[in-house]
Amino acid sequence: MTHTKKKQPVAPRANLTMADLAELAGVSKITVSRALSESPLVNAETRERVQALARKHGYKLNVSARNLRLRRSHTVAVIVEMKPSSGRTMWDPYPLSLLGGISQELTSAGYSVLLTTRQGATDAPVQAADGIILLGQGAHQDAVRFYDRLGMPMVVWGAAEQGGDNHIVVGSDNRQGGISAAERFVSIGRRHPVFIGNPDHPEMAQRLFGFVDELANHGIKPLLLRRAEFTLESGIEAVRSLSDRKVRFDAIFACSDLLAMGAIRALVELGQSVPNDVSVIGYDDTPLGASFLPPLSTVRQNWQEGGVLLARKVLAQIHGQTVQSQMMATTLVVRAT
Amino acid sequence: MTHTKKKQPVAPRANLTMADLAELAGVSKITVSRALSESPLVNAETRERVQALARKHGYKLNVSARNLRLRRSHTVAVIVEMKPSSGRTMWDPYPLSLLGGISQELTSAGYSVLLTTRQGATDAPVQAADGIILLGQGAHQDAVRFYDRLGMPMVVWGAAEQGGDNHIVVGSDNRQGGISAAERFVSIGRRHPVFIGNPDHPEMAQRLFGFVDELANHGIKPLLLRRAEFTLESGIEAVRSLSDRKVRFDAIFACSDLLAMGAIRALVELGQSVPNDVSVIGYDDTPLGASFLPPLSTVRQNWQEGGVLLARKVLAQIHGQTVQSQMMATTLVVRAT
DNA sequence: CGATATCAAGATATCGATATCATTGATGCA
DNA sequence: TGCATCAATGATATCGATATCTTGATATCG
Repeated sequence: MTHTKKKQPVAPRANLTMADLAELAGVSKITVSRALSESPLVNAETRERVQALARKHGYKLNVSARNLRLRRSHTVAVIVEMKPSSGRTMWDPYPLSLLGGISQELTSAGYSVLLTTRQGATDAPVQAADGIILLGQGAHQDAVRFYDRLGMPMVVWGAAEQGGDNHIVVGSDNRQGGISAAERFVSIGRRHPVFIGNPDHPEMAQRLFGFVDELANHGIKPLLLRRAEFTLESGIEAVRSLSDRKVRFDAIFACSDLLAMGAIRALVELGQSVPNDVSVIGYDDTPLGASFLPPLSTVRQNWQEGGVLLARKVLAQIHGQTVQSQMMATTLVVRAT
Repeated sequence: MTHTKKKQPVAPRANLTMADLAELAGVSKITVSRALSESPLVNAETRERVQALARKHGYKLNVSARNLRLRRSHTVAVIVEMKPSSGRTMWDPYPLSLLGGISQELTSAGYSVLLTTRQGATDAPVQAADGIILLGQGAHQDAVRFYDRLGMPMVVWGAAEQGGDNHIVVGSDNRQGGISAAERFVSIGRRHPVFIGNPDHPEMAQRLFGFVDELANHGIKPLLLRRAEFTLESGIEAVRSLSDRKVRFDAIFACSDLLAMGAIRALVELGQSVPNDVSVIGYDDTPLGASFLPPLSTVRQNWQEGGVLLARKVLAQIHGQTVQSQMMATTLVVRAT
């Protein structure tokens, strides 16, 4: 006595193949393939018949087989690489906002998004992709180099660094953001501005440079206040430390909206008026900042658009075109602070 | 004169195969395959030699070929399906928080995450996966049915509905969340509570039911205030409408922290004291609520853990085990409101 | 009418890996 | 010595799709 049919532990659904379909339709595999891919090489009547059969039996294309034959996977790996120092959850909302645009653009181009963090032991999944989008939060040059040597099309989000052999960089124009903030402060007559942020982070460093340079044009030298965290608490604490040190200041440029809101809260506690005594500009234009009281002035980055741009650039690279790094404009949104 | 080598537009890197490696090592393909997969069937010395060669030449496994042969992709499709009504960006942070746990768990199990929205014309990419995780925001029963008939292992995030043939449901215990809020209000002597949220959304409906039922045990009937949006503005507006209608109330259970914060802001504007006149409980325990003034009481859902659970359940299904739907406990976090 | 396009479909090879069965030489044991 | 056992490796078939080259039938043209 023999087992005629083994128990199938994994996927009991018996998928039928093109060969099966071919037999059912009384044609060859290749004709089925052509019919399903709308090739003009098959008779219209045949095509209809095959397609109807495929629908009827719930035929599913075996993507692996097709990928193998075509030598491409129609997949782009999106690697979310955060600064390894912060052992916290890898999922600050920031890089995720880009994901919207990325996913939208890739999907509509017929590509899939393979989401990865670096922690994965193997790079096998990444190598299966046709290209790479690397999202990181500063200080990840080692990651860039690591993936760069895979020799795959790659686009990195961030501050414009050199841009290696295979990869290019897309990011928002942080320097311009810093300049805008400086211009605003100058135009409303502030003379003692403070910068709150973390210059070790390349993107923030750009903001700082823009800020400092523009202010220098007007003979102003801002105070740099380092903060590693971009939370509300960190902002509160930052302003308190300024107050403790009896520092005189009349403007704050913070590297995130949360930081800015924290700062404002601390200022109010200290009896300072915003924006009369101290003017505050945040960064990111989060929805929260807009409905904060008072509504927060901020530098806007368009994440959605950034994601779309990232996607377009990888796709272009995959299609063999030469593409260039690009910085996206930032906008100063002046509200009440 | 003939072209001996065509220009390769896409990927100029000539990947070498196991066959190449075999030739280099003077063994057969199979031996290479075995050596690279640490099979005990090859001599240790041979294994080392092959592996060294692979490293030296930067050999990359062709994942498509392996997937084809092994008839599995080691990939789980994560489908982010939002309520189609809201034409807004599909990327509220909510489902994305789950992504952290999902990605972490799947990656460490050697699986990849294929990220998708439904908008993609084809389901081909999804069908290439070994399983599906469906993240949605209420009112997506049609989506569930759609993917259910693919006959693949599937886990859905949300309120426990029937749970179809192939899929099970994981979510947080919204009903319990509602009960906790009710208990709290009762225990501090509130008699006129209001519920703000959207009962069309299954998860919110559960919260409402729990809330209503528990209050009923104490002879209290809450007021239901429908709000479709979960923003700060919506919360503000909700309280104003209550005030306009001269409704008497002493407690608010809001379906999101933002809603709650908006409500508090409106209450303060109206000269009401929180929590003396009106007690407020939010939902989600966002970091923002914790640092709000006054710090917000809220019902906490553990997203990270939810993601992990989702991932574990699909994997179990993929491995042929029978798994069951599960609701995760919620915690009432009592702060100042 | 014969030669040549044109159209529809099929035969075969191939993508790169792994499962299965077969082979080889060395060793153990009676 | 003879035969079973075992360790290491190889030959071959196979996963399911598509590219390339053919084939056969029909249409077109000078």
